[in-house]
Amino acid sequence: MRLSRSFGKTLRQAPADAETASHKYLTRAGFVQQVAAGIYSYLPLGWRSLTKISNIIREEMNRTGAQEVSMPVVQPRELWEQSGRADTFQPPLATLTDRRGRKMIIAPTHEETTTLMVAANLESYRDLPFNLYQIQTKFRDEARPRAGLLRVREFEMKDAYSFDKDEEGLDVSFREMADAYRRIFSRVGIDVRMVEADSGPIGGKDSNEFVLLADSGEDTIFVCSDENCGYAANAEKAEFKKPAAEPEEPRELEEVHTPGIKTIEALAEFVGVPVSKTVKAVFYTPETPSETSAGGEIVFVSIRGDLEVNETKLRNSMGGAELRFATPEEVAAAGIVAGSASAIGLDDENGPRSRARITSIADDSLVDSPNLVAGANRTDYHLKNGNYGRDFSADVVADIAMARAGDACPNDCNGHLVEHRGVEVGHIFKLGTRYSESMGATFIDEDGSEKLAIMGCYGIGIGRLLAATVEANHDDKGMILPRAIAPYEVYLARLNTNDETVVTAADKFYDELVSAGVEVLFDDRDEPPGVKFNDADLIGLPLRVVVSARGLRNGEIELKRRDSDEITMAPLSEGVQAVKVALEG
RNA sequence: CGGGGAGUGGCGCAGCUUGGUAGCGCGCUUCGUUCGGGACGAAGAGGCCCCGGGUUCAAAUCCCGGCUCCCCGACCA
Repeated sequence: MRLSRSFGKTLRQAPADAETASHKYLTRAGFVQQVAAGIYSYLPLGWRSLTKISNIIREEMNRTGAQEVSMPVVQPRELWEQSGRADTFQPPLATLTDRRGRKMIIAPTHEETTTLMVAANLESYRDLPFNLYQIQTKFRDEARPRAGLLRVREFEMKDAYSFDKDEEGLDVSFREMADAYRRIFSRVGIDVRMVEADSGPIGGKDSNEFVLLADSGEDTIFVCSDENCGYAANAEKAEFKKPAAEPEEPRELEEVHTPGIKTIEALAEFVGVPVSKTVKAVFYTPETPSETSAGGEIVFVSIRGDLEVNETKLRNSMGGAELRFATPEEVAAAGIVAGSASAIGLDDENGPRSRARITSIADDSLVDSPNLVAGANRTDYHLKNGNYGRDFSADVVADIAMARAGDACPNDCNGHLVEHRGVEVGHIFKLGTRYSESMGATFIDEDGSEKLAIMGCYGIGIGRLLAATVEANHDDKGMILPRAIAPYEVYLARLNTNDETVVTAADKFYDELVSAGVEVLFDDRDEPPGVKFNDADLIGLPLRVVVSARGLRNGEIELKRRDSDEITMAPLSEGVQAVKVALEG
């Protein structure tokens, strides 16, 4: 492609709205144009990159035997009522009404339509397993799109759905997809890690995210410092070995006067114990109060003073209930003394349980920690030597603690958790039978019984992958694109446009490269050298080739890889070969 | 949804406090010069000043209402 004919222009200055590197460079290089918040057009260069990513994904999906389909973006809302997600999907479904008054939605994902398609075509266990995928537009009306293409509302996504006759089959399909994803990201040319993730209320037992490490990423992930261990998980999921408490003989419960002491730090200092010997109490309220409670329901969470609550783990320990912090009024109404509250005495005659419905949850660290300092449930008093089992208990004991950098790895290794920021570019998880049940995807098994198909689903955000790649691969001049997803492989710059021999030689060389199958962006514009070099750096194609009067005096062209400062010369007569070698670099 | 910021040629900005001809840099057009890291000269084109209402002889500027975009947080199958 001749740059003089290529649609789209580079910008010297990025729009003021762009803050992240990928947003700035993709806009300045003329890859994308913002249309509305979180909604973008792709210009030719950007679309070529996106197409390359799509094709890599397509090849690797096909290699696993997955079959490509295409499903509608606009769907009847009834379909979502059938799956039960019409009112529960977050963010809320974008809806529209057609001319007959029928309610339609704009699809944020395609479990419903896939399962519908399968329900009509699946009859026997002999039909299984299979995997259907598509590369399709999705729309999610996010509360807050941000960071250019990293978090958008409308986006291209590869979504795949596997169907198996049993859990063992699902395990195989799941592993196949994980392997395919590793190949995809490796071919794209980026370092993506698979990490354990929370599967959420509807997920099955396994869920993994594929995360590209980048400081601008929204995700926090923890990776074990021991490379042989390999443990990696996102912050919602990450487990760790909690420092064990010194074994002690349980001592007598003892009340202490603690005037004005409200925080764990102050309490620990006042009593003269480390914070890990204290109990912290935190209060939540179910977002949708259960019918039995008539409001006023409190989730009373106890956790060791040195730990923080992980709300995802907490939610899971309660079967996926939506929780929010309780307001001070709600806490007070339950008879809980904020600042001096604890699970000790919850069930006393006039204790909180007598006034409000309370679910008590304790972090498992409390069970083995003896002689803890906790609130006395009356202002300015705390209790020493509280012991789980003897002095208090909980309805649920679970790991509900937030991992932090430096915590010990949960595996049997000597590593500790190292914190990274990252961008989630892929997510795979085991769905189970939730959709096959609601949409009726069943088959007759070998023994003649009707069974539900076991599903998995697997997504890759394509535009986000491009943006994340730029986040991880750029310098202060522009993008440094991996060859596999660069819109072209070579930026051929023709300098000295006033010199007939240069023009002729460059045109001829361009034709040679194209004939040899090299993808070339030919800067044939009548612009000064500085403009061409800067645009070459900005667009970030892997190899820059210069044809100039200076080089031609020796019959040479100049080659420079975008990821290196080294400039090499090669005879023009062997230019095509030199370009191919340099690209392999 | 809470907090903060911003809307003026394609991009970046000034003008608004104190109302009176809409301005600068980049980019764009034409001609000439120049030709290895965003060149120079000359001459041009291009603006419902986010929208609606109000005040005024007169509104980019003052007042009221709304919309949009960005950032932080909440949220993110």
